Amino acid sequence: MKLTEAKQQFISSWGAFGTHWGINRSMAQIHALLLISSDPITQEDIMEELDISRGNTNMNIRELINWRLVERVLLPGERKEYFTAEKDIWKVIRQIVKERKKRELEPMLHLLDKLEEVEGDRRDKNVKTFVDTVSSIKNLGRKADKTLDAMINAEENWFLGTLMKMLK
Amino acid sequence: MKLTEAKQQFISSWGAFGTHWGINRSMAQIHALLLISSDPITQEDIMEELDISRGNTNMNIRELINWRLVERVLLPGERKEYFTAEKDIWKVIRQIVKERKKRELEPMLHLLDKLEEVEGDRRDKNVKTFVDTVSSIKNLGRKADKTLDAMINAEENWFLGTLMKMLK
DNA sequence: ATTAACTTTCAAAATATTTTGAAAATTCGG
DNA sequence: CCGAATTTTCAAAATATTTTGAAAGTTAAT
Repeated sequence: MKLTEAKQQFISSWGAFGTHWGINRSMAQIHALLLISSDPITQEDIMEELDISRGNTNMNIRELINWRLVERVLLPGERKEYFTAEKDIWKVIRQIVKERKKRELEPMLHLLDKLEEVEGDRRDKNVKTFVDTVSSIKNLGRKADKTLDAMINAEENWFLGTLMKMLK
Repeated sequence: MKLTEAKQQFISSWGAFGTHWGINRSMAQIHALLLISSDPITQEDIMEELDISRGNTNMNIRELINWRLVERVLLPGERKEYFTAEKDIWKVIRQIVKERKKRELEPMLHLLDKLEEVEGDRRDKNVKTFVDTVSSIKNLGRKADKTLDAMINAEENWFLGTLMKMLK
């Protein structure tokens, strides 16, 4: 397979992959393109390569910057902005985990705390099932939260190495 | 907070949560409702409680059954089908992980295997960046795959217990 | 075999999300 | 400050996804 075709396949399936995880296609594709670009590229380059509009490109680049997966780069003597993506995949994953944890897991845990305190007699089967379900989700969520914290602060080799040994 | 309100909040935020992870709202809400229902309920019950149509309810119940998160239950002497959800959250998570791994991670790893074999001189910066990126994603993906395999086969206490100890 | 209860299907409608592109805003060299 | 280059905004359009509901299909009791 030629590089051009391989790149296209990578971008296209990274895009499809993203859509299964609540990330829009353009954003995932822009990220994919930046991941496999050896040097910083401009918004124009992205628009052309992916055949998407200026507005779309701009909006999703900014979103990727919000997620701290992409950085603006100013090249000396150039007026245009260039963009580059973090290439260390472990860092990329940690960053995504960190953001999603903050945006989704933590608010969910707070909500579950509140819901657990529902009024009513726990001998009532309906109350009991509700509280039991909420509690068990919360407990698992708490453990996941701690594990993810450890992961966010860990080096890949330490974290995955220890994990792999433990699982042997 | 009253049980009724608490249930509604749970269902609604479980639905919103799902949409961030590529799961449609009705499916997530039906799952939430079943999780907090002490006894099996019918399609009619679900339609009424969530105020969604017959077709939508039916389609999403079947999808939940495909994911093995929900089971049909036949009550003796009853014509109607009843539905119930697995309540053990660790089992639920394992099942979701198992399915998504099969549907998404494994195909991605196969694709990356192919893409890694791209033609071209690795001294070419573009080829090098591409192959390096693809390889590092693949390697991390492989480790994740193994970890998830272990998780799928593990008991909650063993898996999370060991993990928590390791992370101390 | 009939029929009423129940389940499934799926084309069309509704809704939600993404994308476009032209206009406005900003930036920077001269 | 001017004006060209560049970036950002956002309402409207396009697209994608979800939902509806009526009709078709299935089931099981009699």
